[in-house]
Amino acid sequence: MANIPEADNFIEEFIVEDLQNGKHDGRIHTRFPPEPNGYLHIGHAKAIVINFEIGKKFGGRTNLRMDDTNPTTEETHFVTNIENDIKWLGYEWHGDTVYASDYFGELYALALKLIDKGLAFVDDSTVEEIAEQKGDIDEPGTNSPFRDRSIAENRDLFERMKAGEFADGSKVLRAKIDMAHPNLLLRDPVLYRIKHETHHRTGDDWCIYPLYDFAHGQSDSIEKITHSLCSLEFRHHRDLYNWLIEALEIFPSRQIEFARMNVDYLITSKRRLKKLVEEGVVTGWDDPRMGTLAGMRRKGYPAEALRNFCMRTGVTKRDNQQEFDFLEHCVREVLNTSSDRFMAVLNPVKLVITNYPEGETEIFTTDNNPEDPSRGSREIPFSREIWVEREDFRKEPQNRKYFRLAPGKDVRLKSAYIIHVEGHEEDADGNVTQINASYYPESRSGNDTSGIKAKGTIHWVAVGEGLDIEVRQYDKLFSDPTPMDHEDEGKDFMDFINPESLKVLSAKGEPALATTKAGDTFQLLRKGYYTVDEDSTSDKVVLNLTCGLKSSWKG
RNA sequence: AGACCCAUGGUGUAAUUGGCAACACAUCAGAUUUUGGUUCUGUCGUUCAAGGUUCGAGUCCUUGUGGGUCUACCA
Repeated sequence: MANIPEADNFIEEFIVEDLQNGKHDGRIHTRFPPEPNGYLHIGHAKAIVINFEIGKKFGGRTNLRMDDTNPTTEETHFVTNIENDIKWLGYEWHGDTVYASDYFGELYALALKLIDKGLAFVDDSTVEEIAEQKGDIDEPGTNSPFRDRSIAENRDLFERMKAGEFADGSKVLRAKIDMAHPNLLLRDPVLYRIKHETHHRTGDDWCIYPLYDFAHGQSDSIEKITHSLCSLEFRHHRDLYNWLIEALEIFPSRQIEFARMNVDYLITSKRRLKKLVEEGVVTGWDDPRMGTLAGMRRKGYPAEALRNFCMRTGVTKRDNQQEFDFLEHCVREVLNTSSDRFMAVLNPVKLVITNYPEGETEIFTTDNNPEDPSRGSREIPFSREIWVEREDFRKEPQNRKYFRLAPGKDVRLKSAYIIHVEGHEEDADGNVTQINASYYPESRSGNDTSGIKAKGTIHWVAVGEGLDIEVRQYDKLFSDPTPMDHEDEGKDFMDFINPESLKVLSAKGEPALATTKAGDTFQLLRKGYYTVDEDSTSDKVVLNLTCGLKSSWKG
């Protein structure tokens, strides 16, 4: 085997080992097997990245397989969404999307084979009876009274199950293993159930459907998947997975489990995500506050940042809780170099430059991205009256390290002049209604001969030239990093909804913002990274806060 | 309680497989800066416990302790 890459984690160590042993002629084939009954979230992203990156790294392939063995919950429109999310994340699967339901015929044949080997039987027990037979973690189970039916009878019954002769729930096919096995999953697990329901792909062709344990592993084998990577909670299933490989004499895919990724403030439970949508806490599955891929995409997270995040957080078998700061670090890292800058004033207050000629305007030039001169520059209009950020003004500076607007302070207007604050006007309640300042004509940006050094620089937008924009200022959806970990206190995750997770602002943006389109991400100078929302119209630009800027200001 | 899995700074992950515990994020401090951003420098702090093997243990053994998973005709 030439040039086997170096392993970066324990899964890759197994793979390298298999490669060195010449297993499967050096072929590597992984798969991502979502159930098409919901939307993909950050946890799925981790699994996608692991599977596809391993495929890439070892010159292998990765299948996309819909694990659609339950006709009651699965829908076609989820399939499309899943495909789109994976493509957006930047991955291309091998061939067409495949489906566990493609294999229903083969799976049925395998079931017959198991029956013929005397390793499966048709059970007439009810759900409750089967649960009772199961025993307990420290009590061995008991055999079903139907366990000793003859092979011929089992075969006949199973064929008639398929033919639709029996009602839902009246019979199941069970593996015949060991009702005293310490692993409860091997206590004669149910393999097939009767469901007279229409399947999203096979329609009414079938009324019996295999369960996970008799579909997933077998699909792996049919596709000759070499390494079947899944999360830790499937550890116990591996014993059954391997038992079936041996009993069925099928291709021996190797299951390896890794710890799923948890991220502070993000929820990855389908049930809970659904509740947030249904109760109107968020606007939908793609709400930017959701940990879904659709939500994070709408929020403006670059796919590259998500991929980096998933790769850098590593692969182990330990429970882990990733800090939100690290996710945002990955987002900012990509955006800092990739996004252009604009100016917008989120909470505007008027500033009048008293010694600037009335009616006069100037056009200044400013860099689109100081990190990357090749991205060029753009023009911004300047006038006597400008909007500035209300929080950039203090009636009196609170300490010597305050560099922004306050009486007597000199401050640079980004890419324009340095101004000197003369005073302000306020209403009866003490709210500032206007700031007055003078400017230094010789401090013009680019050829500043004033000799004045302003410690602070602020952004601004010319009054009259400013664009009215809507800014959706998103914050964390929860007030607690692990909202579902408080059951011992009698609280559930809904008790930790952050009431301030969204503030809608009416802001003033520079004219060039009109040229942006839905999905564009850029930095609003000094404020953060923002992405144009799909709700934007030609009349009104709508921006989502993607991620704030870091700040070392302690005021 | 039984089986299985896991345990390294605040968080996450490394450690040439028994040889000076490191990297990233976070923290704090400083430098640079026409973004209090970026960049740069420095700072803080780590092997769950007790025994054992060994010249030498994060790594191997034993016993604890702590955490997780499993008793769906869901996946």
